[in-house]
Amino acid sequence: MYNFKEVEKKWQKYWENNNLFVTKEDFSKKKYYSLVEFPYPSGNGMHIGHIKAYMGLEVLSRMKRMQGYNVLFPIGFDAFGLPTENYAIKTNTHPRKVTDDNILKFTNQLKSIGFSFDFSRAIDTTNPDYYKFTQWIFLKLFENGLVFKNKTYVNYCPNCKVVLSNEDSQGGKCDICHNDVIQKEKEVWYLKITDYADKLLEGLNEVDFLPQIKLQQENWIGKSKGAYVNFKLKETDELVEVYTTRPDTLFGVTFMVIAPEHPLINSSKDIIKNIDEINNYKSNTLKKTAFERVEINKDKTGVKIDGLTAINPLNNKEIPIYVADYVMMNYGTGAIMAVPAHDSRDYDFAKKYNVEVIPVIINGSVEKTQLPYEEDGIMINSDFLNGIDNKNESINKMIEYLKNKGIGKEGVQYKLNDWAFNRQRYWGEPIPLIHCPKCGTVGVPYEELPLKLPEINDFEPGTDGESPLAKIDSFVNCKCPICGELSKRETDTMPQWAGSSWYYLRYIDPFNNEELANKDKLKYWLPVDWYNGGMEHVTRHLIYSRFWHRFLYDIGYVPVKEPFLKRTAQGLILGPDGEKMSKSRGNVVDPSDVINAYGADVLRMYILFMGDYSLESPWDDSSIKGISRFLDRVYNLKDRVVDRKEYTSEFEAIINKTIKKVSSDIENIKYNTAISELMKLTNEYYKNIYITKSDYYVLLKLLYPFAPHICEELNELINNKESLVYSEWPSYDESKIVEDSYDLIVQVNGKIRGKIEVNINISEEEMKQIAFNNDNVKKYIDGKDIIKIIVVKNKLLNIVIKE
RNA sequence: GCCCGAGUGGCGGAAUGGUAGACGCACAGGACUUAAAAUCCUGCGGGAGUCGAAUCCCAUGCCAGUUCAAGUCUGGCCUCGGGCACCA
Repeated sequence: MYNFKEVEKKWQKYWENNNLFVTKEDFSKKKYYSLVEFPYPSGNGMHIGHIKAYMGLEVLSRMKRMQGYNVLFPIGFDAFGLPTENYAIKTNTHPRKVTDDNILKFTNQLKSIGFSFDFSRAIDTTNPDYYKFTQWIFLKLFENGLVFKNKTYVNYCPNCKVVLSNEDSQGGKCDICHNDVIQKEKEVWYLKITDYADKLLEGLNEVDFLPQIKLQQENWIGKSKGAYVNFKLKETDELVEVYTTRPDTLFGVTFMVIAPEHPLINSSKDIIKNIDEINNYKSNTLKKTAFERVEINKDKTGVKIDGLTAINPLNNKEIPIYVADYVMMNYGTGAIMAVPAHDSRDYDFAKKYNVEVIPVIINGSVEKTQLPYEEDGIMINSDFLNGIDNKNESINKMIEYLKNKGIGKEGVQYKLNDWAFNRQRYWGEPIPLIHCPKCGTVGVPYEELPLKLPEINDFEPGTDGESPLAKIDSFVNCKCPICGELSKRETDTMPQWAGSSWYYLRYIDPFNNEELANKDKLKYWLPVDWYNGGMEHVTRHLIYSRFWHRFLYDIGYVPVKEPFLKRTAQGLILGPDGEKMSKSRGNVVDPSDVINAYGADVLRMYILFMGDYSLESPWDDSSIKGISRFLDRVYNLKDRVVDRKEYTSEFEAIINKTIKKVSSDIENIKYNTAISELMKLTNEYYKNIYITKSDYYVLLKLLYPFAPHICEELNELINNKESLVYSEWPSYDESKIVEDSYDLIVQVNGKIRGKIEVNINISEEEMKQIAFNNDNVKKYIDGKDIIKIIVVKNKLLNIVIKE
């Protein structure tokens, strides 16, 4: 029994007073950069999930320091954002104060768990010294043509009164308040992330991300190959371009569909006879939430355009044009060629509106197959493609044909959309742009950065989605930096994801006032060796930060293409009821309760012991006792220590084995089995009345990354002068791991019929002899024909008999 | 609908194609104790067998298959969790 409260406080103070986790610039040493996703400092304090997210690399970092690496393991705060602002409005407190309070709370909590972060480098994205460079990067993007403004239909949350990016409105719900998102026509700043779609895709080949992370990014970018095809109109000279991934089905096109927002409607409004009906349909569509519109099970709706007819460029057949909301303006060209025989959506629509269906691919016989069928088969009804049974061949042939005739070309499309980059709120980085009546939109001069948020008292957004900054005349009115004309500042702020898109660069040189980070330092520390975070950020933060990084690489400010060499994700900790933790369910576990009852070491270890780090698993209050008991057992072992330098001989094998297994388990995200190995070693030690100091010391070192407080304490108790922080990680001797005997498994036809302890050195012949002499084995093989004998060295022998 | 991940004792979970259930929890028995807690030791998938054992059968969501050997590989289902979602 030991007083964990005192002991933990004592060592936390010791580490801090001696600056043991402050990373030093020593470029001669090999570096290791471990990064965890910095938290949003919410008023609720730390969630148990944060601790799991950080513990993985906490253990790794502590081990790496002992292995002689110069380790950078920083932490910071992603502090701009709506929850803070909403709380500030509600309680009439300045968001600066709310943020500072929350950061302090988080910092204390992190320290109470014993994390070995370098707090001296802590970043706060809302600090002007920091967002100076967030704005700097924005200006670089602007200079390089990657920032543009567009009046378009955007995701808009009426509750939060802000425009949302696609990433922030997944599932048609606002990511902040979870209310329905609507489509609103608005002027919006975009970052041209789509220019980087291919680079982001190719970059994935250079990095070691968990497969599901790579996959989710690939799917989010959503590259598809196909063709653009121009359709003439019968009534006007206008061309309508469609995008298709299956140009080979062009002979099966029986109608065309355009999105309600398609410009053709307006440009041909004088010829369209039922223009009122169509405009009516359009406005009904825009009223719908994104979610209503894409609800898959609902009936397809649409209106036939009376007065416009498209012509299939392959056979000059006239086909009707419909407006329907199942076609989206923001993908492809906003117009499709409909092939109802081979696309289920087109098929549903054709059935409802009685449009002709022409099959062009058959698989087996037409009669037997139910329309629509999308599988591969043989081309029919398709002129020069007839008889081809290979999808790629028919597609290539068609594209060739389209190119030759000048009616189409091959092309690619991405699901990725440009990043809607402005928010109409106070608590964010001001966008450093100025609108000059003469010069247009110009950047704030670099020397004027940071463009600071004005001090105001009224944080409420305007009624029609207008930023609170728009109300501050002293902020808005300025002179054009080029011509001196009276101008107005942009009043929108950046989205929350801006600050987090480059924070890992700032950790490398957090106090540099001249540049985002010194080039030599960047060269030494980059790339991040291992980055751990949540799966929920894979399609947002991880995409955004890779984009910014790749841009900075392209303009020569960072030395490597990809910022993160390796990326992993922890699984969720579920509530004791096996459900996701949530306040409404009342199944939330408060980390400070656990620390008070059992101590930080127990909390740290239990979180890692629960199960596979990458998978979710439920919290179980009674299982914590196992860890608590284990640490008590380790503590009580101190009374059995005798002052001898070498390992106890009967422990040599298991000690070497444990060193090997724990080291590799930590590298392979297998913390749960690493801990079980340490338990096994401890159980083994209990079989002796005495253990040597070396036996004990090696256990303390291996356990230290998981439970550093108790290990430091015990290390001191056995009279070691040096703290464990930079002590040498134990090495193992492979030859000592091999034991001199093992249980030979004897199988007959794959079933175990004998276990015989044998010497490690026996030959194959001896193995066989021993197996055949075993009484139980004899029962099964006597009088039987032996077909063959499989021998696995040092393990088993399988006798295959004819039954 | 598509794409991932998971399904193993009472529970959390272990198992480079080679002894299924490591380690921990819970439970049971024993030691210590006036007693309890704590601690230490032992047992612990189901069934048959037996004084005890040896030993045997069944068992990793279901059904097939590959293999000398399958929790692990292949194909087809079922259930749960997650992601995307009318992406042309």
